[in-house]
Amino acid sequence: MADLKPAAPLGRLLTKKFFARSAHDVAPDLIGATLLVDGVGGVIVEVEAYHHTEPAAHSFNGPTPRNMVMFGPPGFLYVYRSYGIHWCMNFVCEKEGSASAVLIRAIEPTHGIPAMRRRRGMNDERMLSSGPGKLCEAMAVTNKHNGLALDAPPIAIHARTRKPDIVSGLRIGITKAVELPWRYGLKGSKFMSKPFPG
DNA sequence: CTCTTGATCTTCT
DNA sequence: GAAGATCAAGAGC
Repeated sequence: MADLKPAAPLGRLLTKKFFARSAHDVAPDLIGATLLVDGVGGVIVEVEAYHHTEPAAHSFNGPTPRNMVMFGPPGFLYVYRSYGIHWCMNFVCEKEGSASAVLIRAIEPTHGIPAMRRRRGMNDERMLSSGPGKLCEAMAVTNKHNGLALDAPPIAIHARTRKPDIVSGLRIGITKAVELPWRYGLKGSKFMSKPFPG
């Protein structure tokens, strides 16, 4: 069980400008990018887009203490508590007030795998960060990170160096607006929370 | 493999 | 009081 593996080539650091457009454009462009928190993380392989005009979004009913960051400017991190026990992370997109974001659902571990194993209490690489709650635990992301800039320490997001094959489909685990195909994944990745149909 | 359930925070009704 | 952008463990097939 080697902890070393070839890391993906890292492109330039993404800045807030990258997120200042529709979440439906940002989401597929994030597939293949490398997300690091305090140097620990990996390649983004699964995301979902949310927008305040559709009822599955946390921002649908207007600002609350929890979702306030979503209503702010793009390029910041929105972290929320899920089912009382997990943390989930989003990248705020578009523009101030549009309350749109991209939920990070899964990454392929490439950096700091021993730390992720320790935090998760598991050895199987496929189980370290193949889900929104799992990846936050693996990267030690909590409400303390809510509102942090995406282009400043401890967060670093490196652009992909090549455009990968991307698949899209229905979002997972929601009960409203289930028909919207706003989930994006890296084709063939074994590190997603669930495979895409087909 | 699938199905069920408990954990227990934030928001809405 | 109930539901939800979840996860892991256990039962059953």
